[in-house]
Amino acid sequence: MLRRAGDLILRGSMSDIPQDITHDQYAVRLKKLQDMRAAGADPFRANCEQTHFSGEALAAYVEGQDYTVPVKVAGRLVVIRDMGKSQFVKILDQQGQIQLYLKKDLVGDEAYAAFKKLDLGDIIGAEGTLFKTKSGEITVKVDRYTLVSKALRPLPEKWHGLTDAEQVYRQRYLDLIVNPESRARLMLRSKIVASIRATLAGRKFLEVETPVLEGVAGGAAARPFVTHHNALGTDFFLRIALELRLKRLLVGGYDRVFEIGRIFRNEGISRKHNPEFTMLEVYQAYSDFHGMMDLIKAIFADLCRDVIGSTTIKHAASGQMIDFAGEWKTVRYFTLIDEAVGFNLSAHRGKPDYREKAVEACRKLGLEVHDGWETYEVVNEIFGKKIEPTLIQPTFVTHLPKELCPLAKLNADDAGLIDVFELIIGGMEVAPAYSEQNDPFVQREMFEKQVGEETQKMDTDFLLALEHGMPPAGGMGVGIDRLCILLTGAESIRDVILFPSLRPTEAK
RNA sequence: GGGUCGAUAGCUCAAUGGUAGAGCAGCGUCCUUUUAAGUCGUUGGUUCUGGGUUCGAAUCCCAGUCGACCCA
Repeated sequence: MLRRAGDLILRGSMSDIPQDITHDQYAVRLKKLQDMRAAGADPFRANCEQTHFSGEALAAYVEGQDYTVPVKVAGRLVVIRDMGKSQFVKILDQQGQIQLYLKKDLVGDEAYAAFKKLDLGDIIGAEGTLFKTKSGEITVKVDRYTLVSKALRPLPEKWHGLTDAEQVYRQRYLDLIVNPESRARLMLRSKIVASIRATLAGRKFLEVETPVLEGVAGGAAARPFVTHHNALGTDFFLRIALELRLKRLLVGGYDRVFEIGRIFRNEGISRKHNPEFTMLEVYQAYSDFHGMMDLIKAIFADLCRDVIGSTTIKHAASGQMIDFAGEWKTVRYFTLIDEAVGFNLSAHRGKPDYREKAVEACRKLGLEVHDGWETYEVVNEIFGKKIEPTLIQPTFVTHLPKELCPLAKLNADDAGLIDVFELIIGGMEVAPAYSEQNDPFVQREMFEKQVGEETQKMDTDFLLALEHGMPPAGGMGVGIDRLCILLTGAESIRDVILFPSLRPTEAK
């Protein structure tokens, strides 16, 4: 009797057995596979006919009409209940699970004996007719089945699933097989993205793709990743935002464009940060930030109708219900600041004592102030720590200080403010939007200040584009990952990213 | 980058200095409508890695690897 994978290696029957196999279950499955091959059967077939996904088959059942509806289903064996001369098994496909029923006298002795040799994790195709069991479960009575792909490794435990966080992320395929809540959560992400695309397409936005490899990584304040192009002999930066490319398209006459794209920021990893994440950026010519309010409301209305199936969701962190159908409050940044500090701090803006008052207010609220901070950073600390977390219902915070974004239009009545909003939901920034800056002189000035402060390179080609004339426009960015956290109630960004960034394991 | 916690059978977890265990999975048996199916029997361990303390280490100490959480 063959007991261990090691025995097989010694026999020289299989030269490429992975080195980490020390357990018997691999050896048992490998033996079955070799026996199949010896008998002339292929354990890895090229195709398999499938007429119904599991969910479609369940929906195709006609009450009271057992054994009349034929179906061909396929999927991975995830439950086997062997009762001697008959078996109940379940297979898993994209839509979920469906039960199959096999009887020895129906499939024949030979096929039945072969079925008994199948393992949990094997992928099979089966055809038969639908019926309802005693306990009322719609099931396929199998006439014929085929093994289409042999699994050499066992599945994680069926009841507790896979809980080891590292394995969940590194071997996400196992998580998807055994943890239904992970399957559902990550599929919801696909549906969210599809819904947003549909909403934008319905409003005549063009979806475009712009470069990931950039000579200058602009459009945001973040450290970029650097990579190298061999043939050109030059370094490239991975993009940190989509903005500057998409605005060039506004110049080019694409009046409504969007991109849903991966961007990369060379910063720490946390529950809220993954080094690569997905951003939606939308630009609409002849609109402004007010137009973006209408657009983001429309996006959420469609998400509620098509994906969530409700206009309210429970906010995981606070337990409050977030109501997307209610009024979306609009409030000025400095109105909130004055409320939070308890006096009219904004009246001191532009006056010599502004910094002093801001620092005093910040400390009074128990917040630390760092010496190197500009005054707007001191004030924004109050916003970030004391105001943002309290804004659970959808809230547009408007008219931020101009230093917070160099790419937005300055307010006509107050040049220290910009015509923008930050949409806050569930205490989290979900979408910033601007009336886009299209004055090349002002834009150059803002860039120069920023370059001075952060030793960034200036995107002079973008300024050249602006000098050709960019239509006035509203623009908006939506962090897709954070949106998914909000809508799925996930605790970590890693739970809404199929393959989150982890430290690479050493190559063997 | 700093702090705290964690890593034991394929998976989920026990074992607080004295013989490494259980459930599921696997293997063998019984069972033709099961629902974490049931039944009888049974295999399986580099206790993350490397040092140290000790008569004796999964357990205590040091270093490292990987991960989780908090902070920056």
